Amino acid sequence: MDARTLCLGALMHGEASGYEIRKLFEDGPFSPICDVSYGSIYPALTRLLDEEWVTCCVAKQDGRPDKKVYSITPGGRAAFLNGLASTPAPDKMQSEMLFILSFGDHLPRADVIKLVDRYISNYEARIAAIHNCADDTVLPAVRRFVHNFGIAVYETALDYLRTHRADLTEELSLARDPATPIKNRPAVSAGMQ
Amino acid sequence: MDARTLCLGALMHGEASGYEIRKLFEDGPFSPICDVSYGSIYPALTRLLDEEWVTCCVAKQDGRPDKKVYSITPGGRAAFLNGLASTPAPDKMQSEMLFILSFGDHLPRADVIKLVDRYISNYEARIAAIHNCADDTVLPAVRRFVHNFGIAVYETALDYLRTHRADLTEELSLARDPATPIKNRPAVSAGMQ
DNA sequence: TCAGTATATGCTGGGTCAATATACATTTGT
DNA sequence: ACAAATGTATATTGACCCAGCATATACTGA
Repeated sequence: MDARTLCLGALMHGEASGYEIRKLFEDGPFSPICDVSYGSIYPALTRLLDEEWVTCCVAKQDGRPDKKVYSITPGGRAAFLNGLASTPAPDKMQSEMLFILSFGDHLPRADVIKLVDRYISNYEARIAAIHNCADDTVLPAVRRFVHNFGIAVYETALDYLRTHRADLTEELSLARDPATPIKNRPAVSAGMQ
Repeated sequence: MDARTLCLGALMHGEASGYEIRKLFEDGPFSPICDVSYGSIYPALTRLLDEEWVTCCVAKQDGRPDKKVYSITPGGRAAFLNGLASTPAPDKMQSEMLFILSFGDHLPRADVIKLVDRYISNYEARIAAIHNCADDTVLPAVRRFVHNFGIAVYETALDYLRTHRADLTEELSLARDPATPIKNRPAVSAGMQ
């Protein structure tokens, strides 16, 4: 999903600065289903300005850098909704945790357990955040649909982890513990995580 | 997750060509949890060759381009497992479908329904594929854990969609149908989907 | 004084996607 | 039955996009 589209989507809910758009994707209603970074939001907004799909007015603030508040134009709305008509890509899920876990039989047992535990608290936090960002205002049907989809999926994940953590630790304790990794081995370079 | 790491992970299961590695992420056991494209696999393999974490031998084939079969070296294994020790990023889920759906009250009703239906068959296919790629050989505990995690999550998603499709269509039919989009509006440029 | 919040920008490395090339295998059209 | 089109297996590359980080400023609270 293109950064420009995502920005337009955010602006459909009202005017916002680049910073605020980021927050919408970080904590807001979009957070469970997509993400964009500053590095693409700001260039996207500039391009949208050129295309006249957004307007911008600078709000002077004392001390802090000027806040540039963007609003979507009627043309922008039309283009956005028109763009949504194209067939979307299927959902994609990326899980470094599971990737690592799938090599768990080559890793020290303790590490695997720790990883699962980190994984669990990770999901707990995520779910709390989703619940937390629930509007007090009544959401339109579609928004509720999306919101609850997220909750259902994330809670299943958490449930699964909690339920099967025991299985995993038990089965691992039956297997041979792989040697603790030797220190000062040639490590994978910093960029490689 | 770095392309080099992903390639090493694939090669942990045995030697493979770039093409075959891609297939592992497209259909294979990794498919529910991560992805890499050709455009990053091939450069990654070349770099891994430099670093001597993989070796390559060219398998001549009649007619077709040579197949370069890569194998992981002991150094590569060590580096890979060592790299896994770093704390992984939290899971990320990307759903263009849900993003679009969340603007459903601005879209023609028929489009929304069609979208949900496409979404459903999408998940059906995905789940079938996951089940399909189940090895007949007995998986180690960790691999089963990951495999079943994927199934649990994907099936919850599908269930949710099936169960709430009706709610959605019902509620939408009560609301005003937004005007059918006017043809030849300025469309969002090709790159924008 | 140190950390956190609010705000914007630019760079770099790495990533996706689509085009390109080759050659066999299979299906479809007439 | 033969030609044409599509599909599979394989590798490469270039254009554009994006995430992540560093950087800059200045307030607020600990």
